This record gives sequence, C-alpha cells and structure tokens, in this order.
Amino acid sequence: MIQPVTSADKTFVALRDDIVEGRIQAGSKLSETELSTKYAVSRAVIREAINRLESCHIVERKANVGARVVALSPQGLIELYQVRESLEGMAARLAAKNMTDDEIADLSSLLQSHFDEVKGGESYYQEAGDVDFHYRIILGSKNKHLISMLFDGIYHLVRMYRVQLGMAGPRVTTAYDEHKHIVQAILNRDAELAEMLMRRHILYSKNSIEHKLS
Amino acid sequence: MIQPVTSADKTFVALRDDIVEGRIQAGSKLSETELSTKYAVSRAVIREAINRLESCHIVERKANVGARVVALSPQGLIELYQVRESLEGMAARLAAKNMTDDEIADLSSLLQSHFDEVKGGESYYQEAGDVDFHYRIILGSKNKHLISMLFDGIYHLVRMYRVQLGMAGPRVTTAYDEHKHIVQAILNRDAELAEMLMRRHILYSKNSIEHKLS
DNA sequence: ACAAAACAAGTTGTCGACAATATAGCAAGT
DNA sequence: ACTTGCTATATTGTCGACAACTTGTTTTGT
Repeated sequence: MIQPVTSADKTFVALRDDIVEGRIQAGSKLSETELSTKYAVSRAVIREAINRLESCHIVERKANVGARVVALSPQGLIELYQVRESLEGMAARLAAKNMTDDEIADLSSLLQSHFDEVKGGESYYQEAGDVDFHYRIILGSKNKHLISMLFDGIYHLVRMYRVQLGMAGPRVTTAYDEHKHIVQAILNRDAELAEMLMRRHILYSKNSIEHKLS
Repeated sequence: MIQPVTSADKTFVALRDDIVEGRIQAGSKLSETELSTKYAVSRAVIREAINRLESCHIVERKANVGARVVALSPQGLIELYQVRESLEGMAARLAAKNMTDDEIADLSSLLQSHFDEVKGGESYYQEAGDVDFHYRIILGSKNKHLISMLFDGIYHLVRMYRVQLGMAGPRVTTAYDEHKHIVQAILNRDAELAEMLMRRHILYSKNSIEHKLS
C-alpha cells in the first residue's frame, strides 16, 4: 500500500501500529463497538480493518464471537523465522537473477553507508539499517507474491515480536559481515550461494533470539 | 476454515470457486451491486468476501475504483511456483522433523493406495491424489503460517491456473516416484534431503508446465 | 441440591440508505 | 479539430439501525 487513502486504510494502519507497538496488548480482545468510538469511525470500517489484520495474522477471529490479538510465544517466533528463512532465501536467490546492475550498485552503496555508521560508533543492526537491507533484496526478487507475503504479512509480526519482547539490535557485530557476503554473492550473480547465505543469516538470527529467550 | 458458517463465509467460498473454476472470467471487473443481486446478499457481505479474496491474491482492489479478478499470465504462474518451491520445501523439511510416526505411516499407506490405482490403470497425479499428498506434508510441518499461506493463499491460485489453462494431470509417470522418494526421506528423518527432493519435485512440475505453455 | 431449559445482556452479522469519489460524455473555447 | 472544464451517472465508501448469535444468569422441574 503506497499510501492510505480511505478511512478504513487509515484505521487499519493506526490499529496495526497500536498492536505492533504494544499499545494494545497481545492476546487482548478487540471489541468492535469500543474501537469504533476510540478511532471515531463506524463499525463497518473497524470491521474492515480487523479483517485485514486477520489476513496479516495479527489478529484471530471466530465467527459470532469476535477477534483477539494474537498471543506471542517462543514457538510462534520460531515458526515465523522458519517462514522467513524459506521466503527470504528464495528472495535472495531471485534477486541474484533479477536485480539490475544499478539496483545492485545501490545496494552496495547502502551497505557502505552502513559500514561508515558502524565505523562512526553507531551500532549496526539498528532496526532501520537491517530492515532496509532486507527490504531491497526482497524487492529485488521481483516476485509479487514474495514481496507481498513478506511486507504485508510476516514483516509486521516480526516487528511486533522485536518490540514487545524487547530485542532491538541483536547481533550487531556479525550481521554486517553476513550482509556483505550476501551482496557479494548477488554481485557475482551466484543465486545458489545468495540463497544459502541468506538462509544462514536468518537462521543465526533465530538462534541468537532463541538463546536470549532462554 | 473448517466450515463456512456465516453468510459472508458462504459467499466468499462461492465467489472464490466461481472464479477459480472460471465461471467468472479472469481479469474481469467485480461489481459489488451486481454480485449482491447474483448471490442474493447485501453489499456488505459481498465487500467482505471481496476483501478476503484480495488477501488470497485472487482479486486486486483499487480504492474508489473497484476490484478485478487477477489476470493469468505465464510469468504469474512462474512466480507462484517459485513461492511454492520455497514454502513446500521448508514444509517437507519440517515434516521430516515434526510428523509423528503414525502420520508418516498414514502417508505411506496413502501413497501405496495411489500406487494401486496407478497399477489398476487409473492415471496417477489426478489432482485429488497429488493434492492429498502435498496437503499432508504441509500439515505435517506443524507450522501455522506455512499451512495457512499455502492452503488459504497459494493453493487456490494454483488450482485456478490448472483449471483455466487446462493442465490437469501433468507428469503422470514420474511424479509418483518423486513422491515415494520424499516419503522415504521423511521416514529416515532426513530433513535436508526431504526439502531438496520436494523442491526438485516442484521445480520439475514448473518446468513441465512452462514447456506446455510454450 | 442438581440439571436442564428459559431468559437477559451484550456482541457480532447483515442490511438499506446516504455521502464521497471516479469515469464518461458533452460543451465551450481556442 | 483539439483541448479543457463541466456535468451526469454510476460505483465505491461510510454510516446507523436491526437481526442473529453467544454467553452467563436465573428459573423451574425433578
């Protein structure tokens, strides 16, 4: 979605952010009437927003009962990362095939600017930088389904876990090198290697997080 | 969805099937008022049904303009199979880890019954059999996201392509052997191999279809 | 005292009407 | 003749009210 235009769009974004950022508690019930007063819109647009949240797997609905925000669990996070590993691995593979030389050059310079930040003392893997990197590779796959599944679906959930389980900026040091190697593989148009490196990168991420949770 | 209960559920399923089976043409516009008379429900439930179809990637919406059934294209089919390869590969990997011995036994006997049908002259890879096989492995992954993405999302689109481009029952002969090898890998709890074999299986499928389209 | 049926309160599902927006056709001016 | 702006029409977006359902409570019968 380039920009929210309709009232339902805006409400969807607002509601989603409130959930992801934890202002609406995970696992809590979403009352349509309550939300409609809170966001000052009719129940119809609340319903549409909730429907969209459901297709993002951010809320769960039961007919004639209502919607609840999903509950966060270590198991859920692991499952999420398994899907990420699979999809982003494929994205890296396709990116190595489908990105233009210009796009790859941009990616390289992005990484370089990240390197400068690290050098300057700002810790790498602050969310923005990491997200930007993955973002470009996913787009570089040029695969509509892949892009929409990751951005509209997985992405916000990952962020929800990060925010609410308080794991901003993990693995500062090694992640940068991993990113560099992935770019190198894409530069060499080595799809096989790019996929493997991306999968490992995400796997390490998962292991690091699992370790922190235990 | 175990069973459609609400009116919007039923309309969603009916509309989806009408699109997948080609009774509503690919690429055509979906008028809310028109559909509401056709299915004898209010526009609100039509809107909800269309919203759900959008999250399945079966229709595309533009704000204040309306919804269109997606257009089928060779490129789209290829992208779909890339996602399938990625997700079902991971599903096979996880199934090798997570399926119970009983579930694996069931899978084996299912394959055996398919073998008997082939022997009996009925051609294998009739959709039902193939679908059933993949279905069980996906469920065997025990990964909620994977399951819902494939069943609610990808699956109906694949079927839509199969029906409308008239490619029922491709690759009758070799598919069975591939299935057998996958089950063997799962039986051996060899996750790595199971994933690789499943990816190859789907890749072959894609190549076969690409060949038919050209 | 307990179980089952009836009731009550509140929530979700559905509807028809109204408002806002896009599209096509016409009109007018250059 | 072509462009530009307006108008008419049709479609989508939003709303408030009503219907259907779920759930917890009370009542009733044994």
